[in-house]
Amino acid sequence: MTKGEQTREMIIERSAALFNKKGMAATAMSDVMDVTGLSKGSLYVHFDNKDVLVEAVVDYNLALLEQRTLMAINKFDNPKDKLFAYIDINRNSLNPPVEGGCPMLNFGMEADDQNEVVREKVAGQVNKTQQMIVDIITQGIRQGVFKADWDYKEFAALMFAMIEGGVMISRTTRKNDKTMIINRTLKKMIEAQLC
Amino acid sequence: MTKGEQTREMIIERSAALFNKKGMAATAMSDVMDVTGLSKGSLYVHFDNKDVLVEAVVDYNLALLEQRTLMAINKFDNPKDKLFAYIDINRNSLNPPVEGGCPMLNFGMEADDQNEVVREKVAGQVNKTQQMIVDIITQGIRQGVFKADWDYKEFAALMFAMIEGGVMISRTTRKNDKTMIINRTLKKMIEAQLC
DNA sequence: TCAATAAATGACCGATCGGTCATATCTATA
DNA sequence: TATAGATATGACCGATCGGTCATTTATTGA
Repeated sequence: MTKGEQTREMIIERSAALFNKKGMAATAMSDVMDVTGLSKGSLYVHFDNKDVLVEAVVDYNLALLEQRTLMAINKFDNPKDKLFAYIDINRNSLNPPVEGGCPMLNFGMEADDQNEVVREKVAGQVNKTQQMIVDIITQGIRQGVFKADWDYKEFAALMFAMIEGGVMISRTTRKNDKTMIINRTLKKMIEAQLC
Repeated sequence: MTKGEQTREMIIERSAALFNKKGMAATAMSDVMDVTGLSKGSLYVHFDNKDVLVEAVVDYNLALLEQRTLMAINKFDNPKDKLFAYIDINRNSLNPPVEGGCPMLNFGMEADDQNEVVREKVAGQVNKTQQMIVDIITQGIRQGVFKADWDYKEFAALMFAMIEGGVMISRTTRKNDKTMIINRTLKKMIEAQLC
């Protein structure tokens, strides 16, 4: 990896949480200068303009969330434990898997009427995450862990919506009680499908 | 209502959708000038600064959503029909009850790390909306429409999270299929609690 | 080792940001 | 209807925005 590639990665990594917290429009290149310690000219050596940086940062945040999610899930072999692990990742809104909270929620809500490129990136991750749930369940059915007649496509959408909705509630109210209710209910729904 | 009060209301009404779509930070006072046809100086006759305008606009959007929600719900007497009406309001993400999409989601996600005043406004509405669901169900139990042992507090949190999560999915993916799944499931869960 | 190339700097650019204010115009009431 | 106070105007302000570029410094590969 050349010096330039290293610097480019460093810029993305150091500004990732910044954009996820403050938002894409509200974060200035001067903020990125502060957090990287680089001059303005140097930033523009590695990124043609702010939009390119923003898109790289969105990609990074989404990939980081996915990576940490998979890391937690793949500690387990049993499909039921995998689903429980996914639920538990989003247990504490004060300590989210990615600094600043769920990037799908943060970037998605800012981009939906404003930035088509970012909106599509988020949409891709939203679909991918639900597909991950589907894959876990289908594997569970194949292994005889879950009931064969489980409407897993329906449940994947439900589970994803409930968790994201729970994040929204806990982030705005700064309370975790509703998230705990949601998580408990989700686990009950999963246990009801065990063979 | 004096001329000044009329103008103040007009500014809020005309810029409400603007802020809900573009975001609070990304919307400039010049945008508000365009949409109202007023000069910059006139805007500052009615609002001390941008923050005051933003807070008024957030209040307006939240109140508008609540008003339209209650309007739809109060067309029905039966508690079950009221719950179904609330679900149906959020059926189509392309035609949301408030222009620009759910203001709790939009303003909440922008404010959670940035604007404590707005965050608390949204938090209040999040709690109020869940309480509205609780009230409908408790009334239904009193009337003998719903089973008395229904864990309505749990369900209110669940229902709210699922709907907001569904809005997030449909807004980012620009598809309504998951919302339809969520709504169908919610209605089934409600029907399962009918006496 | 050294020359060609890549990376970093910081002064500088025009545009736009939120906000001010002297002035002009309109409204409401005595 | 006269006039005091409310409302509206638009030029103007300093700060900050995203972005550029000539120059300097560091890296890299022959």
